[in-house]
Amino acid sequence: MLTEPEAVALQQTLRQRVIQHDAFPRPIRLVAGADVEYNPHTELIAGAIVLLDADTKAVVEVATHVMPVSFPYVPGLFSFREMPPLLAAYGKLHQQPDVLICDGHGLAHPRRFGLACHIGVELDIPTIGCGKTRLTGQYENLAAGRGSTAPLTDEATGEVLGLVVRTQPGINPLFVSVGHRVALPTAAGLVLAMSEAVRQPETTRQADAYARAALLHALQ
DNA sequence: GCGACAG
DNA sequence: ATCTTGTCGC
Repeated sequence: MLTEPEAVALQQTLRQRVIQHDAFPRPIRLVAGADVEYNPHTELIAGAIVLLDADTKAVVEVATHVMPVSFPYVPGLFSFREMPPLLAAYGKLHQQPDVLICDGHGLAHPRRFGLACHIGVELDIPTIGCGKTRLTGQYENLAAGRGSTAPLTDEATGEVLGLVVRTQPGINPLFVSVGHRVALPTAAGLVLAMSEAVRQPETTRQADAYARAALLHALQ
């Protein structure tokens, strides 16, 4: 296992590989969701990657992987905990998604290299960061309607880190940021499209359910 | 020194 | 992440 300073150093190196513009074939047909579940008693962690048809949102393929956790939860070093089971699950897929929506931030990270960036760079696939709560950055209140957005910025530099997106009227917004090879407006649009009647993208909801099921199955 | 802190 | 029912509000 990497030490925390080593993990930070690796982030500083890999962050330079992040591509912030759209660099993937169109149209998007398969959208993937990734999520992880953890059991503190067994210290097992389960990762799930789910492939959905972009238009019908039907589940096309699911891959999961359960293993012992190998890194503590440290805000800012989240990917070192969640990536191992997600990479293992990804390797079991028989088809590749056009884009992967991650349950966690991308560039909206203290060192601009959250989970979505790390997975994206590691696999060199298009990824989007989609967190439920803020990790870093500031934003103004956004309108209550579905589709309302507000920029998430670093007050000190004025840098835009992501977009706060309201996917359901009056419901807490999501924090969307670039992962790899997907531009921010594209990312926000896809997250909104995948969240027609629910707060979180259908991809994340499905991945969450399958990760939970895989973990329960492993616990027997 | 104090508060904040993805899942 | 997870422990967890009813209850407040539109």
